[in-house]
Amino acid sequence: MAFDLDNLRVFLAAIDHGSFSAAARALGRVPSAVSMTIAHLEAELDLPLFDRAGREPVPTPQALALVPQARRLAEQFGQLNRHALSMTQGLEPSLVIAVAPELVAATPWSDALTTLSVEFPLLEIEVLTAPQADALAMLKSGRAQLALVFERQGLDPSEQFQEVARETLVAVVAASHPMLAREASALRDEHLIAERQILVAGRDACDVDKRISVSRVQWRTDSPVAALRMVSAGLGWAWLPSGFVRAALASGELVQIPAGNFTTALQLYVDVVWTQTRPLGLAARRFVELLNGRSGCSGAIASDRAAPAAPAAAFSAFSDNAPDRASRSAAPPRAGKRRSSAASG
Amino acid sequence: MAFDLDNLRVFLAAIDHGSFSAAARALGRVPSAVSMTIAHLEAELDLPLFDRAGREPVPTPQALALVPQARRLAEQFGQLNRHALSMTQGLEPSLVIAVAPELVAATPWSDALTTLSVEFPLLEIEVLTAPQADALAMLKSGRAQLALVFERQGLDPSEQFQEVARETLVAVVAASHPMLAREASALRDEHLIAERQILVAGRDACDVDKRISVSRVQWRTDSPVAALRMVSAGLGWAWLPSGFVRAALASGELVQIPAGNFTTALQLYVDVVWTQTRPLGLAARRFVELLNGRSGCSGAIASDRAAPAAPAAAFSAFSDNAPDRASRSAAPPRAGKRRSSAASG
DNA sequence: CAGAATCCATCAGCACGACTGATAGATCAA
DNA sequence: TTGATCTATCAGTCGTGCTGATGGATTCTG
Repeated sequence: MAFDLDNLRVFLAAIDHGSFSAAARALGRVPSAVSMTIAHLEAELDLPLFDRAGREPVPTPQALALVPQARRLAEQFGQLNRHALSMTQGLEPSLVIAVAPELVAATPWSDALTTLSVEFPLLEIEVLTAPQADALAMLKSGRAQLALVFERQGLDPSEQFQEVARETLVAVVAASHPMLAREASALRDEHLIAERQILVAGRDACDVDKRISVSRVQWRTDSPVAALRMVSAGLGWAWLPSGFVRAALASGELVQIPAGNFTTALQLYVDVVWTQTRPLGLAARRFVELLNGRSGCSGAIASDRAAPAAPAAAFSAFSDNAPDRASRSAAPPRAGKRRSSAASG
Repeated sequence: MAFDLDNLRVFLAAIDHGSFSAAARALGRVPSAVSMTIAHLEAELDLPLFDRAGREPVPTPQALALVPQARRLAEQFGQLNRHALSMTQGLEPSLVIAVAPELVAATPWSDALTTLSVEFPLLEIEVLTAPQADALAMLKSGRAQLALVFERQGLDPSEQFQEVARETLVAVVAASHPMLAREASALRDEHLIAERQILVAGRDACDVDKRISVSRVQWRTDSPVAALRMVSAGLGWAWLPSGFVRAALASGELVQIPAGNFTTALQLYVDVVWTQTRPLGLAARRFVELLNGRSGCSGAIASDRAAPAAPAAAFSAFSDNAPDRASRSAAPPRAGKRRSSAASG
């Protein structure tokens, strides 16, 4: 009763086009249909929506007060239908992304999500931070569809991946750490091995990258923020993402370990990983594409206006016809909006 | 095409009741109707919404992903219709309230607005601060429906008002002001008249309350915040709302002027005023009622759960029937939802 | 394991509601 | 005034969506 989706569309068309006839043309109906619809609506609501004193009906203040909400509703209906439609094309009900904690602040995944939220406004997205091993476990269990982690040595055959960024790890210590005083200019491997290393890793001891694991004594944490604290406190040295420690280096609180015979900055690739057993949904594929399309470590995904156009073409159906005052001339209403299907005969 | 308001309701009912039959009972339809509606919807979207493997259909993940938005839409449709309905009962398209600047922080108008926003979720409300005279001018011009001002002496015959609160004005000066040193214990009228008074008032000089206008030299501002600054700077003394200067008094920055032969604290009534020429709308009447019902200066309008019940009864129509798993037994579907009206014969 | 109960899908049939197309009255611009 | 364009009204028609009955399938109960 009262406002219906049909009613609503007719009402809005009448408001937008300024006359029932124009609205009828835009809707592909005959003017009398619009007139009757509005009249019925007014009768049901017992509320005058248009003032028919002049030649063209002018909306009453009450009608105008209803317009914003009505417009919102029409738009949301369009959204719902677009969402449902894109689900038929493989859009997943929700997208879960596991991100390695070191990468949370670094890689431009958030920009990709911004684009995604525009293209799929109703898609639910969950971003979980999990250490490398946990993230991959979530992938395997199906808890997450995508994982954003550092490159791995041993690849599970069921895993697919794509390199999407590069992240520089630098070896840092507190400026006040005694090891710096001991070997003033350059530290060699053998020195570092003896020092305590702070390691960002998951709970299970295995599965740490060989290139990263250096020292004999290692303290672990799953949080890079905690690692930063520990290094600042002089508890040891650590590999940390360059972007993450930039501020601490600039303030002089931390220093990069002077290079001896070992590389003091390590370039690691960042991969999006997914499992082959579960095919990626539409949004996941798009996410990978967005990450991959323009990488560059520090979040320089241009919010290019043209980029969404191509994939968004899939959602052109259900596009509400834009109000168009100019289309008065041509286009006589097509006879019959009915579709003949499932007829009783 | 695709999701319609009818579709939506059937879909949600099926989700909520766990079976098509139960949904049909809740909707007052026959089960086959629900079954067909859902089937049509699935065909149109080309998206399976229910898995019919077992006896009762179980919603697919895709269907569940659509539910939140669908529910929101149904709810908003209800809101729109309730709003349209209450407009037939005199709800104004928008409510504009002019508040005297001294009262912005004091009287419990904001609590009343909170209640109002619950009872009329779609009502647009505008709160403008304007000095007494301006507020009343806005009333007269129709720019505002209600004004919240201090009591006035001369009442325009077209004005109606209702006392809704009491506000205490205290006479304050900066603690460092020389007038305090001069007459240590008590200041008399004749002393104050010679001092500069900071007055909160509109642009036009007339129309200032006699009881407030004391000194011969008066500086004016339309902002009580500015007045507070000026008094703090030692530029003069002022009448200011007690709640407004409480912090300044507590910190010792300002002091209440010691009473001599004149009252140092002035109780003024706060009135809601409206003009008789334009009848008040539903929301405006309710607002006055809310302000009046429980006054007390410091915003003690209980957010009583029962209070909105009576006026809200007007909006019981269009209430979406709550999901009700227990209503399996009785209520066979009424034959025919059609209404016979405007038949062609 | 059989019978009862409940559920869903399908089908034919019907009916109301919405659209069409034509007409008449009203309004504004030349 | 004429011409163009607007809205309201009316009868007629078409189709969507409902009803009611039937059959197959599943679960529960004794």
